Amino acid sequence: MQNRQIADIIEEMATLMELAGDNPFKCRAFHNAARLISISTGEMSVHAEAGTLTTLKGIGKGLAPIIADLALKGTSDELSALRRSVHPGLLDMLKVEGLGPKKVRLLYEKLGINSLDTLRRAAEEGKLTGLSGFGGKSRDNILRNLALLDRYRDKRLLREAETAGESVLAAVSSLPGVTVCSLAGSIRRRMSVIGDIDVLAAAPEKTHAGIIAGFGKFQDTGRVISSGPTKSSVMLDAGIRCDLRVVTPAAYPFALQYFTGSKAHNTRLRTLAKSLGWSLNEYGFTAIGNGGTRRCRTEEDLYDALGLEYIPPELREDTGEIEAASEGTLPRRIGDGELRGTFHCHTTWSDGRNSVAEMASAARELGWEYIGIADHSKAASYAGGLSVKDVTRQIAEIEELNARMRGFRIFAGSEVDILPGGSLDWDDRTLGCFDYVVASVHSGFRMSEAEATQRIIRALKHKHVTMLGHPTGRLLLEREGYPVNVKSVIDAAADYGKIIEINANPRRLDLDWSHCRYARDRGVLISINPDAHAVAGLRDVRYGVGVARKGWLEPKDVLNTLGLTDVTARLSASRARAGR
DNA sequence: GCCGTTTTCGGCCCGACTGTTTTCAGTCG
Repeated sequence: MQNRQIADIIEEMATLMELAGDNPFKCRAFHNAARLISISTGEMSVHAEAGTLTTLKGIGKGLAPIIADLALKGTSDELSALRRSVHPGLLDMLKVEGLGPKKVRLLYEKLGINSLDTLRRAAEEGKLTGLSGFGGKSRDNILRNLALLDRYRDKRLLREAETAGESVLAAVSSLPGVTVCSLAGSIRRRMSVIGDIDVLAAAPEKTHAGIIAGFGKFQDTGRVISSGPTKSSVMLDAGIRCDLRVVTPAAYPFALQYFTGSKAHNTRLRTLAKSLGWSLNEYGFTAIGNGGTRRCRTEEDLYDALGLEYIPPELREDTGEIEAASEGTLPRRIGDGELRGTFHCHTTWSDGRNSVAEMASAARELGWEYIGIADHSKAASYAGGLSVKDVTRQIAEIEELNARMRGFRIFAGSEVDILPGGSLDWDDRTLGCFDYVVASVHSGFRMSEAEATQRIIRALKHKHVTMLGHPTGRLLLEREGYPVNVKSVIDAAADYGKIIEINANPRRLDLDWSHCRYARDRGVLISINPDAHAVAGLRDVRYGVGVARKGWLEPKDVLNTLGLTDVTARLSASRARAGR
């Protein structure tokens, strides 16, 4: 069993234990282990076979045999026992906002409620009232949140959440008293999908009530979920939840750090603070013992006070950033303007909406030195894949455009389909015509993991392939992608000296940030590609830069931080190796 | 269940908000 599945099961066990009323610290240990496994770069099965599971921090003698069973046998007696002892419908009930394990358990034990349907019926029939802890408001909330669950179940893509968040931010910044405000939470950490929008504002205390009231009256606000003196949650008309928190200007850096998270990062930070004699919360440092305080003007000051280098928001996932910050070995962050060009763009030759010339011109306006055009190959008929004749004509067009430009170059590439067996959709002669080749899977998704992985590895081995496009084929919040073993693919790319793209389209973000470090450690070069189908899509590279930063990549790990001269040399060298 | 330079017991991050059990437990982030 793979890490992702193991992590899901350990997480399920933690939740089941909560529902069973187990020791909360034991439950937390399981939650922590699930998170640890999900972000681990080493396969649990390898650790299990080597007997080294307990060398992983957070896994001890209790969890190790369970993980080993899951990794090697795919089952676990403890899991089976838990599943038998807790009604499976209770897991669904936890999704209702306001219901946690204690209340779900009470509903089950006292009223036999074990599903969303029976919960809805019981609430409608007034059967909840009288149960300890449940009054009239609880009933109304449960009914409303059950309805919300149906309507707003899905998370949102980063781009969509960020757009909505920025519009709220602009409105908040105009409220009387607000001195500074920011998006926080998972948007600021550049997560791929977003559950809710966190907005933080600093303002003098006497203006807080007015700000909270104003927030509830915004044009985009659909419904106020909860509202107190300093905190308010609303459901935006766009169907995404938005939380506003208002603090005093003195508390702002602490609150910004706190509400950016992640939860795991913050927990570690507080533990570190405690070891230094400070209690840390969203308002400041308090000296343990004498109650003294310590001011910070910025987040940088806060990290400095803990003896840490400033940790950028994208890295705050408790994946080693705190240790690196204390040793001064955090990765050098890729700057916003550090890309000098990009690859994998489409034009009207296949399914793009702009011509080669228009795409090139837009790239120049972004200050880039080059753009790589990679339209679809012939098998991608649904996407207007080119014929061999089209290829010749398109390359001629690109050469003509290049002849007219100074200080900018269009690279003639192709996004060639990786066919089901792993062969490529162009013959070698055609492949040899391009400056570079992106190989991608676009069809035949119903494969086993072994088949999908071998298919891609075989394509990577092909001498004419320069880079791999969208490695897993996932569409965030839409489809899973093919079941590829990403680590094996990265290993193959390392062996064959091939590049892997971070597809920066906000629906893809594929390679995922969690795999970037492994690629970097294996020496695999990454290309941040927008997969742009129109000029506006070129700007999507910023989402790819977010993925790269979040994945600990540095400028030297990314192909398109190279200037035109270096990139040309690099592509020429790989062409020469392929005998082109 | 995990951890440990105070290491095999005792602690494990911390606060806001809600609703209801009129002083606080549960939930959420």
